[in-house]
Amino acid sequence: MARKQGSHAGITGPKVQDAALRLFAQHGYAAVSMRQIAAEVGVQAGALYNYTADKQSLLFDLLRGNMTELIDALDAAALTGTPLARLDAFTRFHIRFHLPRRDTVFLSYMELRNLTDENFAQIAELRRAYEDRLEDILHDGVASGDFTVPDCRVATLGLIALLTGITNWYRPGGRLTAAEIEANYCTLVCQSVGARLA
Amino acid sequence: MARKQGSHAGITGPKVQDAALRLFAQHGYAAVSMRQIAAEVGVQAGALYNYTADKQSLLFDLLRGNMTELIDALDAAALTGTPLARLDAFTRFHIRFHLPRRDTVFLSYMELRNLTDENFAQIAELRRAYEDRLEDILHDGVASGDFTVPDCRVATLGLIALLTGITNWYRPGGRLTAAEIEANYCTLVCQSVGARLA
DNA sequence: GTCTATAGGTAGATAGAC
DNA sequence: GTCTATCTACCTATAGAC
Repeated sequence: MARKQGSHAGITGPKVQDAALRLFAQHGYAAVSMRQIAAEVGVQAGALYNYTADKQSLLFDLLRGNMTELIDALDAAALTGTPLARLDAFTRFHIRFHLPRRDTVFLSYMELRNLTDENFAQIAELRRAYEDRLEDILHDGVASGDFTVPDCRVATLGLIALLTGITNWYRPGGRLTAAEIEANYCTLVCQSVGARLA
Repeated sequence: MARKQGSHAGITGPKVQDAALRLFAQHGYAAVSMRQIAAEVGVQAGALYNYTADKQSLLFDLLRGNMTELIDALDAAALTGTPLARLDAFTRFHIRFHLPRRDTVFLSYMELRNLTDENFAQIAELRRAYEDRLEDILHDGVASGDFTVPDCRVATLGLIALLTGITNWYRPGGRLTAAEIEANYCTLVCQSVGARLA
């Protein structure tokens, strides 16, 4: 079946998202022009507006997509067992989700400033929902006497910062494999909440 | 002694730095124009170039000043005692230094991308020097049997991310005082390296 | 759906008067 | 040291041809 001349729907769209993600992560949202994104995709700047209302939507859609994907994947993992087992599983989940998505993670933590107030509020709500999953694990561990944590909210924010920081220095092919890094961080995390290691 | 008309050397200079810091931290380096900085200072854009060679130097000087100040302050603190005592002191030092400088810290971690290659290399070297101070403490603790850490380098990067993350959510007048936060993080940090708490 | 062209505005940086 | 004025370049977004 013949396709309309010049029609690339379903191809150009994702390429625009990919190019925007890569360029925003590398240079920062404000430093990247629509012309640069268009050049990366291989079209002229005006053509981008067939796929996004404006530059802001491009950023917002990337961040929202990342957060909903993250939360859906965590809920699908359905962590069960003792608080320590769930904490260990959360740690491994977080690392496995984030390591292959370093560009997106970087964006999600660095470019919140460049969202409009309304868009920021939506992303913040999603982040809070994710954090709450971890905080629940910590609360349960404290209640059961498995964990020693002075303040679960502080520990939650601290642990997420600890884990997400990996994306700032991890490089594929570096000194440690992803599995080694994962094991290292599991030890750090479980020890940090005062859990006895198995 | 009469001052030259319109001369404000020693006043405008620091004001330019302050305004650049505040605006860069709030909106991001790339999103802030020299005209905005000038307006914040209360001069016209052209006058800024009496105090900085260009916009890049403005950013670089802020970051370099922060890093050298940080390292000098740490060395002046001259942490001594057992590895656990030194780790506790490092944690408190890091938090006390960073909490009142949230704008600068934010810049130092977010705007490295916007440095030229040469300027980036200089800042990276200073950061490495700071990290090494913590890594030495961890090495000593492992050697003495006080700490259980699988990989000191990983733990160093992790702990710095953990501690620096405070600046992302701390607000003066929030639920916890700075002293409470400090105590919370000391517990987390010391437990994370497998140290027995005093 | 993509192109060219362009509107309307702002950017960093400089020149020369005072 | 600061001002006004300006240069050159780039920006986002839109209009209309194909």
